[in-house]
Amino acid sequence: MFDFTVDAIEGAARAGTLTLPHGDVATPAFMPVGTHGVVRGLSAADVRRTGAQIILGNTYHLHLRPGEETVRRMGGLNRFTTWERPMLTDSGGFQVFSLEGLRRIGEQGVEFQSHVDGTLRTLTPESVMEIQRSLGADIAMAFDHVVPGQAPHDLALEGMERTLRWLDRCKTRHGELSEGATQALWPIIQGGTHTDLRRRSAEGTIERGPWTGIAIGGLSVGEPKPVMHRVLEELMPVIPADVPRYLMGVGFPADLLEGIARGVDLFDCVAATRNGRHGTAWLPAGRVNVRGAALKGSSEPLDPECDCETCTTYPRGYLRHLFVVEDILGLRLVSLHNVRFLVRLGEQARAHILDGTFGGWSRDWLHRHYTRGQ
RNA sequence: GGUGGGGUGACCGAGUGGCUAAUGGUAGCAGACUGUAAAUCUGCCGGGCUAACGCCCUACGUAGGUUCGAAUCCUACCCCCACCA
Repeated sequence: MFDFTVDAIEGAARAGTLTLPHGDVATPAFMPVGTHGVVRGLSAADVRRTGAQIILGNTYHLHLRPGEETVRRMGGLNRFTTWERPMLTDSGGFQVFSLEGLRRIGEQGVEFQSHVDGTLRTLTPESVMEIQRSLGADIAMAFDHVVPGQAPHDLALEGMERTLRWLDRCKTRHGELSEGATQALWPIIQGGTHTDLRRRSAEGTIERGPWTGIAIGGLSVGEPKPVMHRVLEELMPVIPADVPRYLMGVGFPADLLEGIARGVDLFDCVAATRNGRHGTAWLPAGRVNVRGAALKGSSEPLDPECDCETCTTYPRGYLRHLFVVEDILGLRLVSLHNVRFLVRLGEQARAHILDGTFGGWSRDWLHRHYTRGQ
């Protein structure tokens, strides 16, 4: 039911096949984020057409609305969303970080003041497993304690050790719930930007295994890019090669290639859809502000190299017009393009790894992207 | 013809002697966004010079006037609106 095979390796980069209850995922792969059970602005059919193989949902958000029981009664997250392919639910650990000010962390768990209606909600490693069991995604994530990228050693240590203690509790509860059920639990490595903490987190995580996948969390949360790269480089040799590695919350197009080059297999990020809604489109040569005056009256496609509905159908001048008049179609079309852009980047990287041409290709790609042909 | 109200920066609209190059809003322009409290947020927005502090010019219907000082007060004129003839 859960399997990962490495199909090809080039340097640290890998191409693999992840088998999950709802289907296979060819890696490297970008996973669009559908926090509330929807990849914002896109229909399930839209997402399917981007080539996405697996999408996310979020424990915290779906717990608040509509509630995991409602989802369970409707047949689980796949039925609920009509997305009958692999899914992964994030644990709400990131909300411990992003909802700072609305939550209080204790050893037992985290008290959240709901951002929706202000009611007090408590998430514990156990309840997070129960919620995710009800949601029923292929992969459930462990409940972790994320600290900011600039977190000093003592704070990062606290978050890292707590994440390991919580992992034990997640594993226990997940084991109790999983009789006859098909859902994997994936752990998350923390430790901030500190080499020793990251190593201890990775080792502690691995010895609690075996796992069918291991995530790296707490990156792209304010630390400089070279630091993220360094952490990845330090971490990869420690993580078993036969397990898919998931870099959580990353990223922008260049981050995908930088991550793939260092051995990452899976990514997720909200930027594709958020930037899409905010009018920033990713292009091979940098990016473009779709609202910008430069696009006015342009008959060119958004990205001539892209095969998505947006780029093969609509001229730039029309896309800009949609943003100017604030029609929701503009949000959808640019989100669609950005998601396709990242999914395709994963596909291209995979093809080049299989060919043994990833190194040169990604170097050229990054050069072009950073120097902006626009 | 009479009476009353009104003419402010691209637009709407505050201001009714100095703190006013002039509140707000809209439009316009630029930027940010990384396991989604985000169809959001931030900055600029009369012209010129400056890296910046800042300096100069032009501006509140038009033309005069009062005053140390006017978008704000006075006079005339032009235009718009309402009502009455």
